[in-house]
Amino acid sequence: MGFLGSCNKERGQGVKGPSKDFASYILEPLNPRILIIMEPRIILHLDMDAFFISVEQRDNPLLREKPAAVCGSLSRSVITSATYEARPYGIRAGMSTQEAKRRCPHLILVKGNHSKYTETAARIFSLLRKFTPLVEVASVDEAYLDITESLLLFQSPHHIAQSIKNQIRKCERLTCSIGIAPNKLLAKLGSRLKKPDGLVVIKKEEVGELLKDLPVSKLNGIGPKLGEALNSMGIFTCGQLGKFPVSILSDRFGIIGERLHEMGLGLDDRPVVPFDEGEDSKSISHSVTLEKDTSEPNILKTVLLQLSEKVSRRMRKDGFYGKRVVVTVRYSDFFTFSKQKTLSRWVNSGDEIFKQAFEIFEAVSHPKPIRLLGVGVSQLKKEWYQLGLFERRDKKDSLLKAMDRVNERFGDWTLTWAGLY
DNA sequence: TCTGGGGTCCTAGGACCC
DNA sequence: TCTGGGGTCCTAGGACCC
Repeated sequence: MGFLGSCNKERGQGVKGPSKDFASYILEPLNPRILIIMEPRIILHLDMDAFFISVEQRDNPLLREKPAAVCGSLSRSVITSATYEARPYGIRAGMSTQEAKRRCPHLILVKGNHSKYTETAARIFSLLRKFTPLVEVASVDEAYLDITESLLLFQSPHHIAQSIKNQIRKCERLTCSIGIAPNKLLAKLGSRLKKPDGLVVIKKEEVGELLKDLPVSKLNGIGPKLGEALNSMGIFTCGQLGKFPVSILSDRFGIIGERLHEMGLGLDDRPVVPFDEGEDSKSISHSVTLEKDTSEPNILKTVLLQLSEKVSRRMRKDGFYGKRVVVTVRYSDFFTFSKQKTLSRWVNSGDEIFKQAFEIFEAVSHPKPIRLLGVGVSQLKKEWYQLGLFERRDKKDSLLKAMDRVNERFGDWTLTWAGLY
């Protein structure tokens, strides 16, 4: 979840979850920020070190102490995680596997096994809940913990962090880096400062000195474009950003101008939102880069069908219906666009999603061979949501669930909709 | 030799309704 | 005959994150 992206929504809703005690209900309508100001928090950010490849190294001794990396597929793919031994060669996440091989010919590539990483992550996250119920899962390999209240039970923030590290090392044979600070922005920054196996505590009184010469691009939420824009205004460090007039930042960046200013000062009032209080997904999508660029209609149609099936299966598994179908197309020259369509009814079956996706796809004439196709559904509602008064879905739903069971057991595409093969 | 896949949020313009 | 402004939904595209 991006910092800039999420701040508005969360601030707009005031203090969520963890801080919703009696007092907050009374104070919230007056000013949602009052509580935040009253509350010196201690936030811990945990980031697994080179997570995917570390899991692979743990399970395969042949990979240990060697330059190795996890990638999506062995051809046309990118590195998703590289060992610290591979990094001196300049190998980083996001780099194409071919470029990585060029830089380090003896690099060992491992095809990623996502379910293994999710299962490992789930065990780690449940371990974290022993320290506080306020655990926010930020991605598959990182989490925020609000340990403010936990200090009544544990000696110090440092002590909590060390216990977490010890337990993860003992139970999972993996290392992580931890940052502890008064807010999420700084905790996240801290966890990055001494990777791997780091532990950094940032005290309130140290923030100014730390940020003074820190490049703005080091902050979570300032990517290449924003960084460049800030640099062009003569703002290179967080210290400069914090001192820069807010009015100019707001004129230039609109709604995020004020947030940028706060980030420069190391301020951040986003709450830690525990998993079970988090919001539902807003979209579900799948995309695939084809083995070879192609304009062959039958291949493209089949891929769209498979992607639609995959999306619909996830939707049913998570209990969603959706109203908007999105198709993404990337041509051989990397030009990428998406087209969407909002439906008048809720859907979650592969054939319905495919029908819409194919219509969207066919409405455009494609001038170049296609490299990537994606299908997504957004405007999601949970299954129990009103589906329309007179819709009779029972029969179709049970058929779909039966198909899902078969596919789960025997592998993808054992059962799918007829008509294309 | 190129450049994955899954998400979130924001903006801007147009349609439509009141 | 000439005319405003607010609200909401839809679509496309961009930035950012891991």
